[in-house]
Amino acid sequence: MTILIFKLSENTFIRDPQTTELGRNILQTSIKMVDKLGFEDFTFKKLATSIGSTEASIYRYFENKHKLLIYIIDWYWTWLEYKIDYHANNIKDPTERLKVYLLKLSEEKVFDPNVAYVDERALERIVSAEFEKTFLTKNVDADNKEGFFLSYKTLCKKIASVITEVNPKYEFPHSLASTILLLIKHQLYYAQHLPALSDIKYDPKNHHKRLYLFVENLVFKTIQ
Amino acid sequence: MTILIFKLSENTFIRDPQTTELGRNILQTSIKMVDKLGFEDFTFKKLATSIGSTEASIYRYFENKHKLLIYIIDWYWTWLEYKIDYHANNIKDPTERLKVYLLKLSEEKVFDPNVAYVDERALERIVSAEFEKTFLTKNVDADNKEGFFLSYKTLCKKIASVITEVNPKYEFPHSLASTILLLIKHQLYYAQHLPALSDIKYDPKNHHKRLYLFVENLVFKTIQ
DNA sequence: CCGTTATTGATAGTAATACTACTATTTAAC
DNA sequence: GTTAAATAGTAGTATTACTATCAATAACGG
Repeated sequence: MTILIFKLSENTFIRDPQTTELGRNILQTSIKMVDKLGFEDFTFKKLATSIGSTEASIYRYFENKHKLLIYIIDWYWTWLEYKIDYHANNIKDPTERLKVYLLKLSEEKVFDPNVAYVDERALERIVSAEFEKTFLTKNVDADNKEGFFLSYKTLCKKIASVITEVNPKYEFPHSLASTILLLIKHQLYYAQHLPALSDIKYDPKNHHKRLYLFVENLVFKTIQ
Repeated sequence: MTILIFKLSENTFIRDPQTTELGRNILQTSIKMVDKLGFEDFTFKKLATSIGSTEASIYRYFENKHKLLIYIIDWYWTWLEYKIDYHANNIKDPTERLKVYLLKLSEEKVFDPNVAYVDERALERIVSAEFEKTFLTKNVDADNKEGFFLSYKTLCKKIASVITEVNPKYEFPHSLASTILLLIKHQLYYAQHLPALSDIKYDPKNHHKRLYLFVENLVFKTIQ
């Protein structure tokens, strides 16, 4: 069995939570709690109580809850890129590779036993509902300089470069890549909560497939 | 001179701020402040101090700052739909109408003297940076039932229905419409703060035009 | 096995936030 | 002109988001 440990941006944490018992506990429990309560109602106090520790101890790992959110979402994008690379590994044809990318991006995530302390399905819901809060702040520019969004930007660039391979003349590969990354999260959220904004009906058995159809059609027609 | 007063969702406010001096002052100043401080750092206390009133007085108009944000963003979408209708008024050909819609959505907003107490350019920045925070909460379902997102959904449906007119066989008109509405806000935000995610370079004189090219191409190729 | 250091836990305290309840003042209605 | 309703202003509370201090324990090297 492989154990996955990702090297994430150094500046989001004070002490690397992947390396200690308490750290992994913080990660595991905060994912559960943010998923359940939403980021606004999630507090370090509640987290501390839930894992039988104290606020002060958690502050030794993360400066504040915003950086904890950035950390776990950074983890998600890093993990997703790893997954995508893994599956598109031997595919030479750029059109086929792009299709695999889109499939992996839009498919349902399942529990990965390689990282026992992370519930990928909860994490996926967190990314859907909270990702944009990480950069829609007055601190974007500083946070960006610190490298907090690097994994997301790397993923975006990877998709953009395959788009360019498929059609070198297409003018907006990065814009299209960032659009589909967000679109995927949003359409799933809409399906469940704001169905008027989507043609993808909430139906855990089929909506990932339908989402894929929407995205595949949109991307390939656009870059043609 | 026409004076525009929009009828917005009744449940977002306690007392209609459009009808009183203090109310309009709250609107005008909160738009300025949210734009400047960001929604997180904006408080009723600061707002009250700035307009020489008290927290309690503001609480008589809005239950909390979240509902104030919903209100001003609701105002924006209502205003935008009015603008779009105004300009697409006599256009019968659906392709041409859709083009006018996209143009109006992506163009630069300017100060509208019809509503002297609203700074549309600040409001536009607020929508770019804060809109998603209105529905990415654990209260979505309740807020949606209360009709808080009606103006946005109406606009989305209007765009979706022209898309269907252009190509009745296209399967995802609502998903496409909601995608482009968000995309427009995001690409402008990226251009300024996260340029790696976009091919639209920050340049107030030209980026709206380039944004329009990206969207027009994406929409018409997709629905073809 | 002892002493040093790192890690965690417990307790307390502060400033700011998000309200709520109550009192004072103005306005408007009959 | 008195009474009732609307509005403004004052004061207070619970919670949040930290910070600081010190004690207890585990880990580790000589």
